[in-house]
Amino acid sequence: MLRQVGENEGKDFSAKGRFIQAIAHPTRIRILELLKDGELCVCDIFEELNVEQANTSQHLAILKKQDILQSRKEGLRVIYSIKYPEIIDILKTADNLLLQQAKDTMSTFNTD
Amino acid sequence: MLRQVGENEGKDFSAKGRFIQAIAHPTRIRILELLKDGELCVCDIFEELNVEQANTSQHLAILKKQDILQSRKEGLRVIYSIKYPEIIDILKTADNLLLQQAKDTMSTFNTD
DNA sequence: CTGGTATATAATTATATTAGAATGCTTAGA
DNA sequence: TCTAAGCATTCTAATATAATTATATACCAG
Repeated sequence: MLRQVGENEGKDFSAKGRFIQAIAHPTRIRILELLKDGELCVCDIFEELNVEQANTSQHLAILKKQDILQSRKEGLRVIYSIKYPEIIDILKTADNLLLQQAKDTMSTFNTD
Repeated sequence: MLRQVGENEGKDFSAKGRFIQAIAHPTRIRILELLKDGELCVCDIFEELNVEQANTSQHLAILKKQDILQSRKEGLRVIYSIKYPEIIDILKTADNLLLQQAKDTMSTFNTD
């Protein structure tokens, strides 16, 4: 309690905070990686991920709320796709960084 | 309970999941943005951020554990710096994406 | 060794996020 | 209209993460 909110501090969660938070979950990352190759319906996504349909919907909703995904209906199905492809760049950069980290760890025999 | 861990599913949190999780907090994002201009000691960081020293240390520890930051001692001080500058690219890409989102929202008068 | 400063860690409590179950909504077709 | 399919939403219990407070460690000066 008694949280001091200085004038230099953005309320609580910055837009960027919320945005990154939105992708900071393994299931959601996997969803994004599935969708990077094109659009998919919920039925395909949750079967591919092997998680409950309801849970998949929840994660999709989080991503959509952050305007990362878009959706359209096609009969009974709801088809999701990536709205801003830059999100894939972020994941790709993360991959590269992790790869580099792994290499560095190898080469220095740093067993932490 | 009874969580099925299929063979196609990485245990729990993937490396990427843990990595993104590590930066998915407003305070940690602000730390990274402070450090993008150069190294700083803990004392400078927590005063700049206006959060408790202990809390700052905790966030720094999370970032260091993910090998995103590095530190060295200089007398009593501990100086932190960014180890993999690509992390800044990620934040920059996020910024661009958010900016684009904002523009799109403007131009469509989408008041959600 | 003593005291003081900078940082880290631990313990506690508060808060947020998650998965799953149950249910609701919408659409298509009989 | 009735039923089933596909998806979304709500609620709840479990779990995870966060901030606070208190304490510990490391280092330096005297």
